[in-house]
Amino acid sequence: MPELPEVETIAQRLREGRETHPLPGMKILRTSLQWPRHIQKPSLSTFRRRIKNRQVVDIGRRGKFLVFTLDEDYMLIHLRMSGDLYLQTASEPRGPYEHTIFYLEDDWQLRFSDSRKFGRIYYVQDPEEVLSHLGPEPLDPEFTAEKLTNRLWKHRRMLKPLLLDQRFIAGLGNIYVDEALHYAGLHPQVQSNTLSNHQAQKLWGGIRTALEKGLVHNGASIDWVYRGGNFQNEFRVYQRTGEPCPVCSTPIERIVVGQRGTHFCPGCQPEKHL
DNA sequence: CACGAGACCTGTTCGC
DNA sequence: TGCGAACAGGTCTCGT
Repeated sequence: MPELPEVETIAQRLREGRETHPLPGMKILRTSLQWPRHIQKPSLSTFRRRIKNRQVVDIGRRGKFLVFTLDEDYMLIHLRMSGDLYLQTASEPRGPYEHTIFYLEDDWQLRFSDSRKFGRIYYVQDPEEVLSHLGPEPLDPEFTAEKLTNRLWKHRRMLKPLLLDQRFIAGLGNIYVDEALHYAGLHPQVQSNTLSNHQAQKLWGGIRTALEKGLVHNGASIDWVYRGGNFQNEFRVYQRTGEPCPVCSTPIERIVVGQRGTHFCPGCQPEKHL
């Protein structure tokens, strides 16, 4: 689920809060930790002790991580596959997967719903303890087409798994990689070091286009996990196996690359380039 | 260094 | 209808 646009949307919503109650400024009074493995760092008891009475100052994003700046220290949350994070009041009904809940002032609660329990929470003094391995932010103005090109040429890997690698570039997941490669007209199994300058340029543009469209639509909502975005209606190839390509009408194909379902248009994204 | 398999979890959808 | 298999937006670790 949550890739860069979805995580960014969630961060925005938490910053704004509900009905003129932004999360920044609220204090965490206590926590309910029904799935202890959510807490990755430090130990459960230390986490419980240190998070108590911290005030949220701001909520940001780096890659797919939510970064909570507290009045002391930082809390980072990774939603992995099925996580969602939202503000509710004590009177609103509990969802079945809200394994971790932060109790705030005035009956507000920050609820971490996570049916597959893959999500992770970190409490650290320095966010870099968790984020240091991440590659560049794809929408950072500093991240130019030239920078991407140089990084692509440093590796000899297929584009699909390389773009999913958070050390190479941060924030892309299965949806946005498939969409970006289609915008760029590149086959997912092309080797990164064989791209021409022009092709690398197009890949840079494809990544930006896919992410920016995702952001405009507040991310994608798929399956039973609804988060209010509607980018799924704009998918060109993701989960559109057999449907005609919106550009050339060739039926979209699904293959498995690096153990991930991969959707592409054989017409727009040929394996061999001219 | 690059890649595949398996693990971590649970819910939904597919195929017989 | 029923039941097991396959599949799912992510990432880590291990073996080749």
